[in-house]
Amino acid sequence: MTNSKTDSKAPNKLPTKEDYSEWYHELLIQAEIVDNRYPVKGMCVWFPFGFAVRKNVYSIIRELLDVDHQETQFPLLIPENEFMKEAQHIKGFENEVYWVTSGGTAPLDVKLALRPTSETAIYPMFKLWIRSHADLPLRIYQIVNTFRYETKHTRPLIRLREITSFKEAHTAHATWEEAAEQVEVAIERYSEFYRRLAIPFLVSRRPVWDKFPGADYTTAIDVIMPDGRTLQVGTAHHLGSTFAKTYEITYEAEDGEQKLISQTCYGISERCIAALISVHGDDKGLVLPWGVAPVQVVIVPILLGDKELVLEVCRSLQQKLREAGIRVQLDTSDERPGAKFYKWEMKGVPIRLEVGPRDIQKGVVTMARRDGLKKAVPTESLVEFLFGEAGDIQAALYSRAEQFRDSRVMGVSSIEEAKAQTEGGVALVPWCGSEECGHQLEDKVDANMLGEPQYVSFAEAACVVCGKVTGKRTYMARQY
RNA sequence: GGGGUUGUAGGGUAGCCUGGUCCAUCCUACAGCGUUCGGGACGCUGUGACCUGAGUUCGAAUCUCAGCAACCCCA
Repeated sequence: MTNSKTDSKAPNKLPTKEDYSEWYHELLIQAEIVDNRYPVKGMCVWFPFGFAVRKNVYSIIRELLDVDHQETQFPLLIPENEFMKEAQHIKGFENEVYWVTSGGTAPLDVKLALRPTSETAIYPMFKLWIRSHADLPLRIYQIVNTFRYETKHTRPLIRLREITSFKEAHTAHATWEEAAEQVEVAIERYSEFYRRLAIPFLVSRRPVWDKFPGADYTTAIDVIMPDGRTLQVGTAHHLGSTFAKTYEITYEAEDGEQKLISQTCYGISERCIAALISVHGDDKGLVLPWGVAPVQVVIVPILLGDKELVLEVCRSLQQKLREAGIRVQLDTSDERPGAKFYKWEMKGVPIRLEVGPRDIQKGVVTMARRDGLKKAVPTESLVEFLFGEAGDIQAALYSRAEQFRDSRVMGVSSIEEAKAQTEGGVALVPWCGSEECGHQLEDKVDANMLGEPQYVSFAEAACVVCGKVTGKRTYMARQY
């Protein structure tokens, strides 16, 4: 049992998660998340199963935002003149923009950009929509595809030329302070979102040289991947009045004066799915939280003895669970039970039920959790039992992931230590906050600065570059 | 941004160095039939591939160049 690929007993064996990169690519295919074989660089196809995961994950975002945001949709194409208005913003994106330059055989008078993000599509409309203080605050979001001509190496779900699932929210406020509060709200919603996915994360304020082009500041959420590198999976930007000035978005205040609005925007992309898969998955395949699993329970009939009876019991069980609102699948395919076990483990199904003659005789079903626990459960109380297990599974997933994250973040007090720590994790580094020291840090440690941790405070320590005493820290890591 | 490796059935591979023996090997997958079924079943029969383009040559999966694509490493 050395080489997985040629072992006929294990046709679908994954590489070990230790070899994270290989494991990840192979898992995407075998668990049918996305198919990277589409013949355009950086563009993937969602398998129906992967799309079902995506749908469940994004319904959580919708649920969290719909409280006080309105979902909307703006066009994919942005005219060059609007796109080019905001100089800082353009500078951040100009090398990554796809342009539509002709319609049929005729060249276009005004080139059209494929949105790399939608500020320049949305804000000209905000100018029309916002007239008075009564129109504020305005909070909208859309879930759309965006295009970036990435020159770096593309990776499925992580670095794409077509981001298929960009959830971007845009808000407008009367004052800078209100917008700042909105950034906090955004981070809180995103935090809740990742808690629901049982994914622990880090929140930090990005250094000024790494903020969103055109923003006053950027707060970001990062997840530590299995190899210790971090993945940015959410950002919230305070845009101040930069775009308001450029697009002349003003409102009439109560005193009759025309004032510039303050804005925020915040986004999450399918990178959240990459994090979900990478954080929880194991050597057997996907491990999905109950809430987002397309199949929450799979029933595997053990066809021995009176086969019709077994199937009959399975069908009525399926019906019962379905009525209880559980996403259940009865696997009647012509494979042996063992093969089905492996298959559904690969797909991350949280709970498997085995029903055979022995179980039927005893009035039980055999329950096996994706995380290993296996026991017989009386059929009578099955539904309540399953909901109880669902909660346990969620808690177990989170605590395991939390342990991993905590084991990969460590405080350091020198550049050498930071360098060693960022080989396989995140370093928490004393940093005076100056830009000069920051750049030196990144150079010398050979890793990126994520920024200042939020919502925590630290003891005084010496900046590892200049030695100045400071209460500030920055996370450093190698980033995806 | 720089460097490297690689493209042969749905997936993984042999063949490539040294051109002809290749209407291309093996495993897996898939389809049909039968026997099976408490942790990856078996038999029989069948399906399916040399990335694209140009070049060298009597002859290209094999050599050369370009394109497209994928992966890895470094900044």
